[in-house]
Amino acid sequence: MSSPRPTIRDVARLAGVSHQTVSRVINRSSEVTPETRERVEAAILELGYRPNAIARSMARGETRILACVAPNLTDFTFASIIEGAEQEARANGYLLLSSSAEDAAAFGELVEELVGHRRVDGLLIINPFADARHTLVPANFPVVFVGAHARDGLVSSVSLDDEAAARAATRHLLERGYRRLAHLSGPLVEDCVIDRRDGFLQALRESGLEFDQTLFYQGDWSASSGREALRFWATHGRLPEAVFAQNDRMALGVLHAARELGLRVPDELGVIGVDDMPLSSYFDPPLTTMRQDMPRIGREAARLLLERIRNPRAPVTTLKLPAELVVRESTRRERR
Amino acid sequence: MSSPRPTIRDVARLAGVSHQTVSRVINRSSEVTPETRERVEAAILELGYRPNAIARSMARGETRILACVAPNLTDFTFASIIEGAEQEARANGYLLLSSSAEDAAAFGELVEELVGHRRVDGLLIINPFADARHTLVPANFPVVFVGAHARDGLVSSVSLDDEAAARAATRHLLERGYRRLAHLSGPLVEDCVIDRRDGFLQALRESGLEFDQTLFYQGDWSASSGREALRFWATHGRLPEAVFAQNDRMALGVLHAARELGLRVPDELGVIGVDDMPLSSYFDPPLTTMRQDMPRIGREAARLLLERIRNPRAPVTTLKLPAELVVRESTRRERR
DNA sequence: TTGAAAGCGCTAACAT
DNA sequence: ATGTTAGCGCTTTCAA
Repeated sequence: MSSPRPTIRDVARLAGVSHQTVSRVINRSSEVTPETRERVEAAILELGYRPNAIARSMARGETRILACVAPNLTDFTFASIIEGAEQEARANGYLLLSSSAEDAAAFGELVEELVGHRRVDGLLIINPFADARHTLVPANFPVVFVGAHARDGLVSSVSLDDEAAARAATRHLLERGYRRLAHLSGPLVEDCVIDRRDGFLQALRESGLEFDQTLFYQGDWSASSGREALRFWATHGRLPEAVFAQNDRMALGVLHAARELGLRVPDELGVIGVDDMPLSSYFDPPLTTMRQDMPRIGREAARLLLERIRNPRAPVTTLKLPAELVVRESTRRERR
Repeated sequence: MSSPRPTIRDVARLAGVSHQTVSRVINRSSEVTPETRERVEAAILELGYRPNAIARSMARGETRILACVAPNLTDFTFASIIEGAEQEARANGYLLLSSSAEDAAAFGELVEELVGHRRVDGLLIINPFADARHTLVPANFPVVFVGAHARDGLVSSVSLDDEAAARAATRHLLERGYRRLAHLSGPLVEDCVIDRRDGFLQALRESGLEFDQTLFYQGDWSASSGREALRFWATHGRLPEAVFAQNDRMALGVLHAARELGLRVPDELGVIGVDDMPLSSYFDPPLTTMRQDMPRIGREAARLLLERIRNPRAPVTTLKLPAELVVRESTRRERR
């Protein structure tokens, strides 16, 4: 026989005040004398009262919940971003609801549920351009893109500075004396893929080198596509001296294929990736890579979203965070 | 100047019915004539009406949101469980709010927010015994444990059948002719660690073999602790013929150390892990392991939780799901 | 089958 | 500084 949860009115009755005064106390409104405050707090303690978040949402017209939608929750890059975003949200009194939507259809349903039904106050969208999903969000609803930038400049966004990261990676390969460079890209429909390719090409141009188009391979971010890339080049007699892979998973596939082909890394083949995924230092050989600070990307995105929620006329911000070169064993030490 | 969201009453006015009838329509209550239903649905469409989830929660006293708390969101095992749970929740009209709480203190705060403030209808707790966190949830609140079983039998739970998995892994090593087996465990405070150790010992016993206690090493699930384990055994002149690692990350550390020590896997050292983490087939050599179906664990857990929410007197269920042996190269040596 | 009334637990606006 | 009144948008209960 547990008694029903006490409400603000039960507290008020016990403390001998109006329920409004109780509301003032739990909302830290200052217009309350220390004595009444004490009486109310005593009553709250005695009854074990806790504010009901639903009722608050109802009265305030806001949920204090943010949502983050990613293509999936298991990819560690997405998971790390989400963890960073959650941390920032919680630090600001918000909860974060993270969901996965593989395609635009699933995304549409989710947005209908989250936004259409007013379950959340704002939305973080990881990889908004993977399909046309970004068009499915009602205009005027607080949104921040993660991992790609709004083309119309109307939505704030946070991502890696992809172009700079790719340029730095490519320069590193060149500095280590590799010349015939291959480019292993992600699906060309994603913005970051284009930016990374541009950064790569720019670095080559700056060094006065030509890019051999036969050394471009479009993968799908998976390790197996990385493996296929190197095997493809090997089969067609066009082995590169080094590979810039747009992510670590594909780079790992390249390392794997190199082992199978008997190519010694880093002497006969240099490999650099992007991300610094967990365990990349445990690959054979440990992988040189451009580290992304994913939790920070998540934090900044949540910060921008909260800013927007609090002030709908807050300026649109496009944030590009830097990557950091982490040199391990997959690129050689000796300069030629 | 966007007009305010239409409510149930706006729809009612337009359709010329009471707001209650509208409520009946959107709740698919059958007590409504086809004609009125049509009129109401037309009005809903015309106004672009969408039910407000908060108001519903308020009136119904339930949120249709589940929460899942894990030590972190980035570990792929947790993330996979969460993804499975989310899928099951959504299929049943619920949303899943996933959060991380590293220690009991953070967990306590989170539970206060989620449960104390009635933000969710039920709670999934991954690794409830990592610390004393499971004691922080109010009695009578719908909860399901994931990854460990309630000791008092009062809470439903879903996990891998750890003992059987460890036994199968150990038997596999024995069948491949390895004899001096080492056991690389996780932190001994976790239940699954004890169960896996027991399964390992039992398999040895069944084969009439003694376990050399010096070949037991307590790791912390990390690859580096796996590396340390093998180096420790090497330094003390007690190298095993094969290692049963309680997870793949530690097994990867063992593979790494073996490479450093010049030990050939699988000929001079067999290695088996648990999990079948992504890319474990890309390790060098590809890792033999006991595969867990994590998404299924998440789905079953969510299913049990929903059952409990719908019927508070539903029976307590303890579910142990089987692991599947995946043989790769790290144990593929000829039978002696 | 439909409608009217009450209320979920809180906050906001206004009055005292 | 505190209390009173009126909702927030919906569901539930009861009456017609």
